[in-house]
Amino acid sequence: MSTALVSIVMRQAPGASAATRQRVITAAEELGYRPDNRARLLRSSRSRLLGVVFGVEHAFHGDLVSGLYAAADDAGYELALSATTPGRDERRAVGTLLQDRCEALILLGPQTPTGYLAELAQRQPVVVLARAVRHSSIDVVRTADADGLRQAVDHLVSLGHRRIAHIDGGRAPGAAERRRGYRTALRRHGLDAEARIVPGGLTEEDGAAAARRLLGRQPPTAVTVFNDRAALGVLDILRGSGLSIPADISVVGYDDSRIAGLSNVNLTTVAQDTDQITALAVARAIDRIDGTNPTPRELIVPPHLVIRGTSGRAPDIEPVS
Amino acid sequence: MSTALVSIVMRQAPGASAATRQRVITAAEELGYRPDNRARLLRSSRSRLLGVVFGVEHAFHGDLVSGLYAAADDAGYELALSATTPGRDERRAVGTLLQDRCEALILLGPQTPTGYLAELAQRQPVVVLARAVRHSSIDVVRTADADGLRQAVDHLVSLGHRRIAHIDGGRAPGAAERRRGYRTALRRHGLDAEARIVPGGLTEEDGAAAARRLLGRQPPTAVTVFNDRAALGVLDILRGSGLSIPADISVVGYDDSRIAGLSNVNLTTVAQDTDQITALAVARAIDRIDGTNPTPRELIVPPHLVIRGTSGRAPDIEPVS
DNA sequence: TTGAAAGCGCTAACAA
DNA sequence: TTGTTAGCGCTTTCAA
Repeated sequence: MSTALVSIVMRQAPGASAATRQRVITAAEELGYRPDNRARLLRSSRSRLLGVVFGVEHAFHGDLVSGLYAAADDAGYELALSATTPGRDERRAVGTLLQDRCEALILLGPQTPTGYLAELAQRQPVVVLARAVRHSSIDVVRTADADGLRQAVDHLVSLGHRRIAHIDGGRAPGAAERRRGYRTALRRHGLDAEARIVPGGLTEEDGAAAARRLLGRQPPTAVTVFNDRAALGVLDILRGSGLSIPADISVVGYDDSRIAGLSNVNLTTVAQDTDQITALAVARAIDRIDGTNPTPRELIVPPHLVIRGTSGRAPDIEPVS
Repeated sequence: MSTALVSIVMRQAPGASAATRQRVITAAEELGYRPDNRARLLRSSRSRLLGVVFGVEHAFHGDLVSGLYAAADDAGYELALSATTPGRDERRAVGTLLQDRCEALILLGPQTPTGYLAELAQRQPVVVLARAVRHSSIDVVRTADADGLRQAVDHLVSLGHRRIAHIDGGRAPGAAERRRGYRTALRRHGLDAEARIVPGGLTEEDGAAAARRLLGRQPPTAVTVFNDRAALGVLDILRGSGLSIPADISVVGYDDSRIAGLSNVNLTTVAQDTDQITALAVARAIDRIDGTNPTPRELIVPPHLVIRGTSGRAPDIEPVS
């Protein structure tokens, strides 16, 4: 039994009889043999490895990693994960990936300056997710955040709402574009005069604080919120003050996080299409590796509205004049 | 310039003159040369790799991974990360690590049956974190959850509270032990009669629902909650119903999650000592690898109370008789 | 269908 | 201090 033959069987490559195949497999099982990935990668010039840098504290990155695993799997690639933590910066994380001879780098919401990313991109394809980076050598895949808010506003307007407020995300990534999307959408419906943006943030408490402010005078009949977490805070305050949702006021979140789908939250929200983002990211990386489509570009994925129980017809507070 | 010499320089091993060292380093920089990890690992019989399996959806695992990186770094080991996702089970995650020839496996809150873990443990050391597994060949490092609740109750009693309720975590991991810790602590203070356990859960909404129930009749002056997320829901409901915290009612959470520390939440909570858990896990793994301390065991790390703004003196509702 | 032999990029032992 | 040589466990080519 030659090693070459075993190799053929273990790789499920053609060129071995069914009998030998069986023999090898049972023997391997008995011995607890597993091919050594290091040696395999070393020998084959390709590593078929996609390096992924993600932030351990970002829940959303978890969703992206999930999608990346699936997409890479379908394409016959493996993922090498490297996390950034409070004590481990992006350069370190990238460094280990480089040593592992990843054929492309997929960076989730990188914080490093564009210059460094560009430098990296000279050695192997770099695909950036969830951050807008403008550089001629870097691929970007991100959500059309402005469009997400347009969809939310359109939905609310179609339900008869006119006084629609927006609780924003301050300086969080994506907040500016979502704010812009909200403004543009209102304008398109001729509701400029009704636009009301309340400073918010990313957390439940930020949302709660903004909601309290909102209730002060002439509350809106609907509110779009920067993200689901903040929307949760908003819901608690509104309900706590005796309002019924969505009869009295509608609320739309952003992210379609796990929490939004829970039956007792049941939040209407804008879903980032993580499946598509990750599929595109992997496809893009592989295209670049293969040289199929060598010019880097920015791919913008439209989000979609998930309509659940916190949005409904506008109350008849002010009859249409 | 021989390859061996370059190897010596790149590994920072002794046996090269300062001049050559400099020469090699500059040349490497110019060429963008990086040693190939695969080849290095292949050649040296050791991989110095610790395999870590974590769940992409568990925020707490993020904290543990952070700590593991730091601990491994100090010990001169590297981490190989492999995530479980909704579409990628533990066996898959473990499989890739095995192929990478990790010298030990560190599993965060594994769900697989003990039998499978035991099987794994025959090939290399297995250290389980954040789950109680009882098996003679597996190391376990976990928090003394019962003690955490004892500390919380002791703290509240020392502030004069007597009517202390507990909102539990149902069947979540750790919930049973926390419940037990609560009961035992009350008993020790002679407060058995005051014990009141309200069914809760892991989420904000679970906490909120439990809090509403709590307010029904004769509310307690303090409440311990299964985790911080649920505690957040509790806080919102209590505040929403006009109670002032901690003047009217004290709240203690569990986990010391990022959110607990935010200035506008400022939650008193029980902190799992992730630094120590991860340090012990890495130390244990290395001990087993080296054969220094070959008998597997269970290490139980005491949590500690982080006193913030949601706990205070008991209100003078009932003067001490 | 199977086996023999070369070599991936590195490290370790030894020789110069 | 430097260079030479062998070989880690696999894949690949080519010959049997």
